[in-house]
Amino acid sequence: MSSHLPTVQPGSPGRKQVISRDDIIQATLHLLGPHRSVSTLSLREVAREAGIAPNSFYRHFRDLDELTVALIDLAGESLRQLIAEARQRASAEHSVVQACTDAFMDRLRADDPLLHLLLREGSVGSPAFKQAIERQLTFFEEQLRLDLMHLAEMKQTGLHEPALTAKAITRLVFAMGATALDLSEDQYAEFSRQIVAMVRIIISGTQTLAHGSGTQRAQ
Amino acid sequence: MSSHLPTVQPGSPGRKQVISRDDIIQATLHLLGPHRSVSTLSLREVAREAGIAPNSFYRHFRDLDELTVALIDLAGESLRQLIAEARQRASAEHSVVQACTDAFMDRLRADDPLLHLLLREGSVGSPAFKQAIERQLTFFEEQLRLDLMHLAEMKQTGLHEPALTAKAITRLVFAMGATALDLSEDQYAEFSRQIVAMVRIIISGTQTLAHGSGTQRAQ
DNA sequence: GCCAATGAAATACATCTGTATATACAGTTG
DNA sequence: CAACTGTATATACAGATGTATTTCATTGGC
Repeated sequence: MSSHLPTVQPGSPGRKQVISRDDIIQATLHLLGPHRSVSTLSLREVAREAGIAPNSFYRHFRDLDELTVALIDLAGESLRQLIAEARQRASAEHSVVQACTDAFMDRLRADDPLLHLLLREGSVGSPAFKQAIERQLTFFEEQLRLDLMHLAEMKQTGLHEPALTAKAITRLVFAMGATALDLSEDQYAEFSRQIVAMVRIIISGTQTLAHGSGTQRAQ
Repeated sequence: MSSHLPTVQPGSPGRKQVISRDDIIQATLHLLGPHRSVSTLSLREVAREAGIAPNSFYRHFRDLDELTVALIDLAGESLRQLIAEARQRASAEHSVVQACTDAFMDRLRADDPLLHLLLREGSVGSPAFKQAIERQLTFFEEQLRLDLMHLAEMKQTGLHEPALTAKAITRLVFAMGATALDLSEDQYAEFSRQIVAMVRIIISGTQTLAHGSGTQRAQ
């Protein structure tokens, strides 16, 4: 495949060579491809890629787990920024849902290892790791909940259980995204359409239910 | 902890000891707890648990991958049967959605390793493994699609994109189920409620959209 | 200009992994 | 009974893994 060369070239043996936490993170990302999951990484392998001795790893992270948690936080941050930008770009012609989905799918196609990490490894790994992912997911849920309430107010529609609706959308999109990682190039468009349609169904449902059982404008 | 004893007691050394494919599967399930994922299993460990020599494993499976695919098929079969029973039990008092969700959550609480496997390991592992899970998921989607169409006909409501709706519900429930595996005992009831509510939102949305997209705006 | 602190490297060890090879036993067939 | 076949075993090997210990080069302070 791409490169079996270490990300960082080794210096002369015994020589000092300062490596930062971030260098290790970069090396790890370089190791994680679309078909390589973080759970199969070994400390030695990461160290090899970063061009340091296995033991030097400990100077920066307590263990692999701490590394992966750092990666998750990075991934969440990065994706949240992406979505924030997309939301701002959304105009009258492109709905927010469409704009965000497009941005999401675009990054998916780009095979960003950070996104892979966030989408597909939510259920395996150490408790700390799973907790880190869960935390990022609730960030998205909370953000989306605010958006939904804002939208509902603007359009004067009701909103049935905003928090639950946000959770449903978030979990569904992430689950769909996880399966989209294995898609071939010409399936992306259809897949993107499906996600948008699903989200629209949920939004439509939450509005309909709000009208039936007493409108809950604010929660 | 539970047991470090092998599932199968070893016979006298050198003696023959006939082991079936299913014995190995059972031993593997015994190994997989709520906090042990299939991707961390080794051939030797499975063999040890099954009480056979490492090499004997090859007589029954080509590699670990073949074992895990067999497990997935088993899990899908088992869950489908569970849901089928729940659906039949559903009466006027208990809706189909409620009945199926209850059955699903009950098995979740029982820590059935097969269910864990199906829910949480969908995105890591070999292509064959992921494909096996995907296959099981589409079984559920297809079944659900038929149910939805049946329901729509009975209640004389429309149905917007039945296949897509079925897919959304399936993926969402599975994703939610995967996170539910780490729940504490007293959170199950609330979680179950959330799942039912989410499914209701989706069904409501699909019906609303079928009625000619009018209800989206406020009236 | 020396000396202690720092960060990395080298070596080493016990353990685990998948698998190759050769061997012993049971059951079937003749 | 003898030969064959299928199944399980024992032994062995090369490599990987996490980490403890020791050594070494560089740097900053005096």
